[in-house]
Amino acid sequence: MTREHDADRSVSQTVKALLSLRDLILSGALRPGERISELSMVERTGVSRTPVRMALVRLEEEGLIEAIPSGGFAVKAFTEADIFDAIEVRGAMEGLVARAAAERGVSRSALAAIRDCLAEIDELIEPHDLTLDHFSDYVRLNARFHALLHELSGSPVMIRQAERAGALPFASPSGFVIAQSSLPQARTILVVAQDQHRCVVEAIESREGERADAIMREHARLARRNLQLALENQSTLDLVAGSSLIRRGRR
Amino acid sequence: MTREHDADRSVSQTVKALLSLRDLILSGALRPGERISELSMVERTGVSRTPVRMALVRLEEEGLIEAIPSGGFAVKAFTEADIFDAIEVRGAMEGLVARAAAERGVSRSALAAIRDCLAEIDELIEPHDLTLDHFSDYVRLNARFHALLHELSGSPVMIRQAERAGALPFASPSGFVIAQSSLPQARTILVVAQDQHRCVVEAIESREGERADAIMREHARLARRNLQLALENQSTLDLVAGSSLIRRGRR
DNA sequence: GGTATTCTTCTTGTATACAAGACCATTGAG
DNA sequence: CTCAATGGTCTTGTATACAAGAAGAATACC
Repeated sequence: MTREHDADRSVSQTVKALLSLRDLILSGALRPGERISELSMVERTGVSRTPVRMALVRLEEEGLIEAIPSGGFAVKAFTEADIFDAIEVRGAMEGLVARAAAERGVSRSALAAIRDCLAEIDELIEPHDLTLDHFSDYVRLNARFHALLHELSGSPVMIRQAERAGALPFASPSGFVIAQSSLPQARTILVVAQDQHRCVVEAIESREGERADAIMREHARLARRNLQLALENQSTLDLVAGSSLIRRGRR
Repeated sequence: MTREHDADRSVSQTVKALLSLRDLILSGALRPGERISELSMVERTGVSRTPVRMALVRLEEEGLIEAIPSGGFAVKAFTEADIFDAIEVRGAMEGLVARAAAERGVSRSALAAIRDCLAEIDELIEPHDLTLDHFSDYVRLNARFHALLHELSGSPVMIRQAERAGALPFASPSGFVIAQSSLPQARTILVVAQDQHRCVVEAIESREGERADAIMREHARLARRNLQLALENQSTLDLVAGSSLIRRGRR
């Protein structure tokens, strides 16, 4: 493989292109609805057209971009309704995952792992004067918690589908993380969410499938309400992950 | 674009490759676990490596094949547990879709369309001496019913996710279609399923979200039971759509 | 002056060339 | 006879060349 101007030579060109493009879209460098020219992506990513094209196909499957009838791709534009629906989908999937974990039982080691994660989150949100750094750490830990939850199901099919349900960045738990500067009650939100995290783990441990399911659905409803709040506070919108994709107002 | 030995010149090479490969996998021409050589696919499909590669990437996202660490792709092998899980995922997604349709309300035209579909199925399964042809027609109509149901939700995000949930061929409604030669009660199964179809439409019409959700979950449980039956009857296995992908017995 | 048309340019879809790594077999040594 | 090393072949990942189509601009015609 030809490697000339290659910063990180351990990763394939396709992966590099995929990461670059995803970042360009999520960061808002490419506006929703904007057509993605392959050549310009070649310039921006430093890889050739072939891997760029691969990445585009993957991103289309992922749902971040869509094929244009006349050829090529454009950044998908999501409405607020789309975001809320994505959260609901995620809620349904995570409810199913939690139920499966509860009904089928989980290994001691998997349970220990997710309990560790719970403890880490507890520790993180314990102080009352949270900074923006705390929040970005929380996003990471929260994502880990949800990934571990998916794995508790023990079903590759469910894990895959649950992860796909979170493909829309808004559906991800980070969707409801709002900077405390705008919303002083942000920590409270995190505390409530963490409560639900704890409850679902307990429900799984005591084999209460129905309850585990209900908790995760409620968890999604919480995320929905919080995102709604953020969207109403125009000023905080930019702090919501992936907000660059939301086409608001008209249309 | 270079078009020499092109039978159907209206369709792009990539689509042709995608359809060919999917068919090769689902028909069992490529065994589960088997490595897919790009060159051999070039021979079999008559298109060049580039579109073949595109199709491979798409099929990987779709979940029918998986990347090999050392490079290339292999046909994914599914266990029976995978299939059952896929059906459960589909049940959860269709429950959500039905609930959304009920809670949000549907247009008169959409309702008319799905009622038409219901009527067509009624007509098809009315005679008591169903042949194999009836069954394959049923598979088509049934798929249409489920697609129409998804659309009733009115949510592009949910539609997309629901369709993706059926990516595994076993999760599809056709999964429980069993030839009447082996299972004389096959028609009964279809009648029961159709009853559920009718009930969910009624529930949606009368805005009973909870009930619509429950019906679709039960519908999935029915599919699960029927597939179980088919799997127990070794002889009928070959008649289950996509059965070539199921790795049974050992492992 | 406005509209239709043609020409140019750009962009994508496809094919192919090339190089790096993987797999396999053969061969040589212990 | 067994095991390891080495060579060759095959396969994939990447880059690039080429042709068909689309978008846009300039021009000619009404």
